[in-house]
Amino acid sequence: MTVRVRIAPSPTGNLHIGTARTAVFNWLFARHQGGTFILRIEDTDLERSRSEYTENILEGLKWLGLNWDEGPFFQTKRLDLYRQAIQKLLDQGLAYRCYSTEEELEKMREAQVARKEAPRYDNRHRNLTAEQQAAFEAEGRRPVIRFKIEDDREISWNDMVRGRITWKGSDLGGDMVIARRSESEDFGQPLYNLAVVVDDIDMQITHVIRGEDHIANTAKQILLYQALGSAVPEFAHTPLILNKQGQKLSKRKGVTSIFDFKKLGFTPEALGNYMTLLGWSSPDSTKEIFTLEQAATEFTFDRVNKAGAKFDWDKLNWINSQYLHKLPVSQLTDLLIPFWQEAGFTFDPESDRPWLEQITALIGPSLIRLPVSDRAWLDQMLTQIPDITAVPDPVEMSRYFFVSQVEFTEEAKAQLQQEGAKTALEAIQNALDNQELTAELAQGIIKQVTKEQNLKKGVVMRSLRAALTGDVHGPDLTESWVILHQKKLDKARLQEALSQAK
RNA sequence: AGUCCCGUAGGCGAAUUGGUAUAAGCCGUCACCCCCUCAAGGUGAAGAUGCCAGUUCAAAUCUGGUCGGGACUACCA
Repeated sequence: MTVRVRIAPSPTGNLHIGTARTAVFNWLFARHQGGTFILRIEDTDLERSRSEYTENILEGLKWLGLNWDEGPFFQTKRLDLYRQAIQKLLDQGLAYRCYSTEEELEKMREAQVARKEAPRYDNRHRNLTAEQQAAFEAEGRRPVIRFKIEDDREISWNDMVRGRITWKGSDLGGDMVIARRSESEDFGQPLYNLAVVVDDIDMQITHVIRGEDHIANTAKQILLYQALGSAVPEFAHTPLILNKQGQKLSKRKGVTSIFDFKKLGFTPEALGNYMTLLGWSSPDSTKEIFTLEQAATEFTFDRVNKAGAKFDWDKLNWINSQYLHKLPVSQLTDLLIPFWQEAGFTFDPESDRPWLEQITALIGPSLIRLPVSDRAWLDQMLTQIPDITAVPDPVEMSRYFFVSQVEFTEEAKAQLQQEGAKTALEAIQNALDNQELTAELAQGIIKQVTKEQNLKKGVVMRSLRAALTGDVHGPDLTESWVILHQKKLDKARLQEALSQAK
């Protein structure tokens, strides 16, 4: 039997990191098994579903490289299917009409909680007579459809990550609503548990892989599979991604939307890698950097951890840096060019290409994340979620190559006032001719100036750095100088610095 | 309140399924090296089986209890 799995997000928000991780596990399992990965949009909640969220989810999955084989299917286009299933359950006496109002149910729950009981529906309308029903209808009440759950039923399945899980019918909260109320029709929109089961049956899903938060739903759904006369699929309940406090990652707090990770400068490869690592380990557990394709070759559920995993920004940063460091210079340059353009730097992507690649080669090995376009947004994120941490921004790191004139930081100004700074810069200026500058030549000049002027090498280097870059920190100085020299920027900067130096 | 799930260093996680004297590896932290600087990189250090019983020649691994954490208990998904 071919493996068929699905990811079934609901378009009530942007693609969430938790949903994405579930998608990753489904995708990995499908690819490992040579199976089919299906995308289904669960949009039966008309009030909260929005088409822009659907768009966001689709784009997010694509960005992560989680290509699907079938779909997207939309539940709102499959309403007939659910209607038939609900009617069938009604006809078989496995479901019934419940006329309780929301206020009545609310009151009932309050009373239960006050009595320190677990809140549950008390099945009060399970055995309504025709007269009682007629009376409620006459009042103008419209029913929901409830599926009967016998208290003494025992539900049990062999979970692919957790082993045997057993549930009692009495702990499922009473007979469950499977269809909403409708003013105009016999019954309204189907509810999650019903629609999921009908779809999973119809789409011949063999393995249901989803978050641990669905365990209780699984018990209810198994009952529905049986009521509808279908085989029950395999289930795998994956551990949740937790926040720093150890709670389920909320959709409302913090960075959880996939495109926020993109905006923060993470690559899809790094994010996919990290999400895989959150709960799964390779048979060679020392291997932590891998593509989704590589992970798929060895992905099995017996290597999925049971305990929830806290999201660790530091580790994600590190993984992202590994990807950026390994990226060939030419590819990294491709990634950086749009950001340089966006920053307003003037250059010709074509003719300046070799020059740009030198800059990339210089800063590439120390990058953690790609640049962030929206600085204000970043600053806001950094204050909201301190764990994200500020990392060196590639655009800022390379700014001094692109601007015609650098602005001196306070530290750089101070350096130019240092004893020997002026002497060093003058000597360097005199040593510069119009020839091409190589790293060797640059080092030679520095060495020569150090010796002839009887200065410390540190003074010469620091002063030169301040003069050329306007800062006292930054990438390798001789390389920077060489690159600046190619654009003839070094002489003017030395001149400008000398006017400020003591 | 009930039910279910989970518990290996600060975080992620491995341990050939009960068996090797020091319980892997990675992130983070700290130190050192490199170095004009900041990163990156290299080397090294500190740090853990929640607790209590039991079974056994032997327990991170099995059992019971206990403590702690989480999820769920919708006319949301």
